[in-house]
Amino acid sequence: MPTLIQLEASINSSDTQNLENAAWVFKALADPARLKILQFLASGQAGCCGDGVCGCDLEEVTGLSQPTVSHHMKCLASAGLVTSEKRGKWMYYALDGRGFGMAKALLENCC
Amino acid sequence: MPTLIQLEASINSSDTQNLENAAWVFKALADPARLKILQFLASGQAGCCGDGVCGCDLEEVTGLSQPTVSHHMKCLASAGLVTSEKRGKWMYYALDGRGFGMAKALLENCC
DNA sequence: ATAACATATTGACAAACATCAATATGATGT
DNA sequence: ACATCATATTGATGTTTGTCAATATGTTAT
Repeated sequence: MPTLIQLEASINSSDTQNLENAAWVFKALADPARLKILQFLASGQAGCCGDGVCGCDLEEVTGLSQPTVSHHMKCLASAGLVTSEKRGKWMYYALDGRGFGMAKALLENCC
Repeated sequence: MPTLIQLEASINSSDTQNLENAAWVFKALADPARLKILQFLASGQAGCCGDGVCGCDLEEVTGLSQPTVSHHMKCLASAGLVTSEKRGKWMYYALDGRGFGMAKALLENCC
């Protein structure tokens, strides 16, 4: 699993290591449940825990178990697609432009 | 495996089936060997078989076996990321804007 | 027809992945 | 301290995936 810093250095390079890093971001995007989560975060709908979207919101959105949601969020965060911040009991999630920027940049280079 | 027509109808929808279709495109992008192939196609470098890039070029570019390259190209074609055309013995590959357009559109909606 | 070559398909296998149940960790309020 | 609640981790399981060897298909040239 690459670090976010490694990911950010990986645009515009066809170095093997960097292609693995870029693939990591697309892998995070390559699951319907995770896409649903991202679209929900993008929708701006309010969650159940006040200001922001927390884990239990995403259990409801996806219909998946709590451990599975937790795993998906780790995956998205490791790809720079979401940020996570703990406030009290809750973990709040939001979109992270870094991962999206990387994915878009690679697509732009190709086509 | 969705058809290309189903894929094209899948932008801007959070319908479960459509998210699976969108995930299909990202899944095709989520492999270093396939990204290397796409970058080579985007580079415009000439292949060994005259005008265009054929399968054996991609064996050389990736260092993978012929069956593995064939499998990867089926994957990319099924996601609308490459076109394939048989001319004589050779199969010529080129970038297909449809898959890239779908991927970009979904990313734009999110971020 | 036959040989040579490019690509496709099949079968097999190890690695990675999505998922959940069970349990652990950590925070809040009584 | 204790109970409660949100999240994280562990362990297990079935599925998917990337890869190659072996073989099949199809095209070109002799």
